[in-house]
Amino acid sequence: MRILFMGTPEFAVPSLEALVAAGHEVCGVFSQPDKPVGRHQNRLQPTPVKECAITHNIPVFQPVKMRDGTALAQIQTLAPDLIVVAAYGRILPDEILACPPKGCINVHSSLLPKYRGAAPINWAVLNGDTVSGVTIMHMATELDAGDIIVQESTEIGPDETAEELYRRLSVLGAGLLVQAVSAIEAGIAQRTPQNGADATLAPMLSKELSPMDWSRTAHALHCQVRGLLPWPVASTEKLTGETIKVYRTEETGDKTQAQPGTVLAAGKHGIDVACGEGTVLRITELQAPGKKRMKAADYLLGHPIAVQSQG
RNA sequence: CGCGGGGUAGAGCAGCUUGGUAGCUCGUCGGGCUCAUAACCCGGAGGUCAGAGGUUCAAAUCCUCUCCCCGCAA
Repeated sequence: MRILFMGTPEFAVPSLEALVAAGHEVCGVFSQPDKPVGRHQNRLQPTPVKECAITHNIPVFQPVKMRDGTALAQIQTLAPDLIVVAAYGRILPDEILACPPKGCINVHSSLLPKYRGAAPINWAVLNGDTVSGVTIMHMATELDAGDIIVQESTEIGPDETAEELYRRLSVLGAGLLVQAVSAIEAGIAQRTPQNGADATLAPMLSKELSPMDWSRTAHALHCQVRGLLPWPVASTEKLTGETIKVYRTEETGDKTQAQPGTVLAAGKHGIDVACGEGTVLRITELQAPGKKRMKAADYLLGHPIAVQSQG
C-alpha cells in the first residue's frame, strides 16, 4: 500500500521501520521542522524520524504550517492511499484527514479512550497505573477521539520507568500498526467507536511537576519519579539545599513516625526519606547540579548528608 | 563559536582566590579483633591533577588553545 508517514520523535521510528520492512511503499515522510537541540543551540538537529527516512531514501517534508495549503498540496501530489501518524506533534486539519482514500490512522501509546493527548505514557506511570498499551485508530477532528481499529495492552512493571515503557510501547505499536495496515488493505479492519465518557487527558509535561512533596506517600512519589523520566525528572531541594534530580527510587516498605522529609538513613544502600502516612522512600540514583547522574551511595561519599533525628 | 557548571587514585569530593611534600570519604589488598559481619583497629598499593603550549627557580594552582561530560531550552 502507498503510505504517507508522519512522525517526529524516537517513538515513531519503529513504526516507520516496520512499515518499510513489511513491504509497503512509503512515498513520503512528514516530520517537524529541525530545531536546535541540546548544547549547541546554534545548530539545527534533524528529528529521529527524519534521520530514519533519509536512511531509507524516503523524501522528507517538514512544513511549518499545516493549514496554509502547501502541506495539502504536497500530500495531493504524493497521492497516498493511507496516512499513518505516530507522534507527529501536529493537529491535522480536516481537509488533510479527508484526503487519502483509505483515511488517516494514528499510533497512540495508551489504551484509548484513556490518556488522550501529548504524554499518555508518562501520565499512566505518574498515576500509578499497572496496565498500559497501544491503540491504532482512525483519526477524527477531535484529538485522539477516532474509532479504534486495534488495541493491545501490556503490564507496567512496579519499578518500570516511563522511559522504559516508552521504548516497549514504540515496538508494540509498530507491530500493531502493521497488523492494522494489513487489515485495512484487506478491507477487514475493525472500527469501534470510543466511549467518550471514559476519556481522560494526558497533557504535556512541565517542570512544575518535578518538585517532590514528601507529604505524599512513598508509592505516589515512586510513581512521580518513574513517570517524569526522561524529562522533566522529579527533583527535591529539601535534602541538601541544592536542587537534586531524583532518577531512581525504591519503596522500602518500612514504617516510620518521623516527619515527612526526614532523612532516616544515608549509606551505601541509598538515602531513606520519611514520606506521608509513615511510609519510607529510598533514593538510589540522583543527579546534583553540574554533575552526572550517579548512585546515591556515590553521591554521599563527597556530599555527606546528616541523618536527622526522628521526631 | 547561545549562556552557565565541571574534568584531581577504581568511585564521590577537597585543594586553585594568595604557585612551594597529592589530601578526605568509600572501595581495594594485607594483617588483627570477633561466634560472625556490610562493624571495628593497624598497615599497604593505587595519580603523567583531561590534553597541548606558555609564564616561573618552581604550576593541580596563573595565561592561551583543544577535547570530553553536565545543566539551561524542548
